Amino acid sequence: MKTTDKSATSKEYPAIIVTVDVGLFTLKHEQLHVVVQVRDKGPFEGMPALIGGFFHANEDKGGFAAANRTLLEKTGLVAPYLDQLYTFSGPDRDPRGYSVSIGHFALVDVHVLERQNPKNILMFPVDELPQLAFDHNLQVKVAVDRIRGKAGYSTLPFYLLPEEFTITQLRKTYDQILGGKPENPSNFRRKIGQLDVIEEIDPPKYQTGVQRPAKLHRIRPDRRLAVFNRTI
Amino acid sequence: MKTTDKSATSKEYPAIIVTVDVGLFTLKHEQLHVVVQVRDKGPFEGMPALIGGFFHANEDKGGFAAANRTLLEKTGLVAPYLDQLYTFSGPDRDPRGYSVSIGHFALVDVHVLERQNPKNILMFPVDELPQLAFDHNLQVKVAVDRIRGKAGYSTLPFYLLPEEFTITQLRKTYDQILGGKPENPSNFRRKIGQLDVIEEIDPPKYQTGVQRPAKLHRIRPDRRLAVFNRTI
DNA sequence: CCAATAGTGTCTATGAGACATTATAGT
DNA sequence: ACTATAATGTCTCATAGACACTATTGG
Repeated sequence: MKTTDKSATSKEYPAIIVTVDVGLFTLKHEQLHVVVQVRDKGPFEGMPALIGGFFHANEDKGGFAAANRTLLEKTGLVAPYLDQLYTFSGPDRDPRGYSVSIGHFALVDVHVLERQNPKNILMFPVDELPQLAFDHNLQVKVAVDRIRGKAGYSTLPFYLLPEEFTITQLRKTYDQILGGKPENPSNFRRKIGQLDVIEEIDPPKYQTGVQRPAKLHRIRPDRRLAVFNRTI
Repeated sequence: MKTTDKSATSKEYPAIIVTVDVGLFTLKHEQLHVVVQVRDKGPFEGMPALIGGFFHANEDKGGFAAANRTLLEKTGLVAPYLDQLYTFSGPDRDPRGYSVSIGHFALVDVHVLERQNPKNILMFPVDELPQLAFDHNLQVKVAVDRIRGKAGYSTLPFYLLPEEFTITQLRKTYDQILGGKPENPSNFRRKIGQLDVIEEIDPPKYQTGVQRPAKLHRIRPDRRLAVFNRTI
């Protein structure tokens, strides 16, 4: 019961490094990819790492703000979906000393990413990762599990698509993230309709091709973060 | 791109206080309760708070170890279920300065808690909370949402029960956490059987009363952290 | 025998999966 | 007309919910 020191900056315990990491994910060539940057200095110089940096206690309102700022500074992007993942900590994950990193994950449409075209980024399929700095291979693993797990009962896959999409695109996105047997197109339409999460663009817009034009849809604004009781 | 300082302990950014908090929950009088301790010093002295303390960078192997150590030191308990909840951070949540707290939640059988009978603890129903120190009212809210959400498709409610329990006790525990309409006893038996998570005590044991004796069950060791595809 | 709860069996309505059919563009 | 995919409709089987029924103890 002696743990109520007056100050955390006392010399009783070693100082702790506090950082924030963001695993940025996108869907490219029908595969989930993670965005990394090659480190240009510090520990693990020359090695790819997730997007991350120090907490700025003087300017960040909190962890979410720190993650958004870091992502913006390093890629120029504001991710439509960004959430806290897990906080990783320990004496060995950073050679500079004991560290705590608030891990996040973010999703972005691959077209938005390619239009922004941030400097120095690389993209790897999540199951063909090279060795990453710090504990970032572990962070990717945890993030992918979370994404796969949550995709089945939430609107999370929508954030890997453009704002306007066809139902077929949406179905394929769910299929690619969830793996397993592809969903029957007819049944997918019925289910997504029951869930009441999408609406037709008004006035109607169509995506044409060598087929019957597909009506474009968007997510219903009030259902952007919907979580379902049942699985897709 | 200037965030790759050589040292986190440089004077460029204010130092950050790192703590760990544990919301300890139990089921008492058919209501979910949270355990708090009245603070005997420091900020918010005299106010009830979740179980928490500073990270000990010299001894804790990581956040999970820090949470377990804090819980053990302050209550003498080793919780059968303890998981990371969310990391709360910001300039105002602790009057001592900018702080990051790795929030956890733990579940324990009320009988184990009462047998241990830790000093200085209080228990409140989660919907009749007094004002707590720091952002602990928020932490309880987040934890309760998580518990309610996850209970429906996991074995989480088992950790609020003794090691050996009747199916009726298990059903009532799920009912109490999930709220809503109580589950039909017959249907609950069928579902819990399909999920393959419990087994009869061997040799059979019974809980007697003014009724037909109820067979005692336990969770299957290999299914302790099972997550289901569907809802109970 | 009665009260009380444990535990089993059965009917039905809902809804998911499988699959057939129709619609509408480009070539 | 043909191809390709969008979009709708229908059949069937599995299962969740409702509820009736039987079992076994203490009093």
